[in-house]
Amino acid sequence: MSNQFGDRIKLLREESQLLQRQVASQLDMDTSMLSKIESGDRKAKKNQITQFAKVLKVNADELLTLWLADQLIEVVEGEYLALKAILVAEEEVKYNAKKKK
Amino acid sequence: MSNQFGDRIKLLREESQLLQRQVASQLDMDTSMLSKIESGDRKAKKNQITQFAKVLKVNADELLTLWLADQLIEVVEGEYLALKAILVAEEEVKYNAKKKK
DNA sequence: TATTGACTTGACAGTTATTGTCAAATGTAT
DNA sequence: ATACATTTGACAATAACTGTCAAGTCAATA
Repeated sequence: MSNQFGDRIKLLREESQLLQRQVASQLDMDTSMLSKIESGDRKAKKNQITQFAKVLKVNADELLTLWLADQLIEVVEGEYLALKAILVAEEEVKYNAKKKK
Repeated sequence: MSNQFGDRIKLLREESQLLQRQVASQLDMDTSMLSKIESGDRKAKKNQITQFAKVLKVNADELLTLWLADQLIEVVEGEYLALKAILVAEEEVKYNAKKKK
């Protein structure tokens, strides 16, 4: 399963030489929870993304994008129509963006 | 909210001059359920898509694509990073498709 | 304007999925 | 072996979803 968010925060944490314990405590979570988030077993709550960004000193948009992408992939994973569905969704999003203006 | 699947099956049903009651009975569901599916209030189960296709005499792939697209849109709805996330997911899907070969 | 039939809606209990937490297991370096 | 970091499995608590029922609206017709 795809886990771009988890992979990214794990890499960032390691680059910052932080222990799970240190990151977890700042986000007020158990290390076991952080471990699961890093491995993709559980997903972070949306409101934790900002905190991750702060602790790991990275742009929150980058993390949010990966977090959303993981969920998109989860929806279409294993579907042979995955790409087609994504293109349909993309059109819809573009259309809505235009309409909003 | 986006409801491409529901809109489509409703249109197909009307074009076929079928009543909700008639379609619903063939799929072994309550008309209230069908009404909600058509309006996007509830979503069809995946295994019902084939049945819809059969009753409405349309390609199942088309319906499955819309059904998946609805769920994709649900994930990114209201997110200003929606498009970016979709592009990231798209790349991932393409990459996985290539890897599989 | 009463009746009929098609469709919609709201509320509910039953079921399923997700959540955080704990304890135990595993890994890793000293 | 010890100490510390990380992972894993299981569990109860909670949240989300499901189908169904009854009551509701709506449109056409007698």
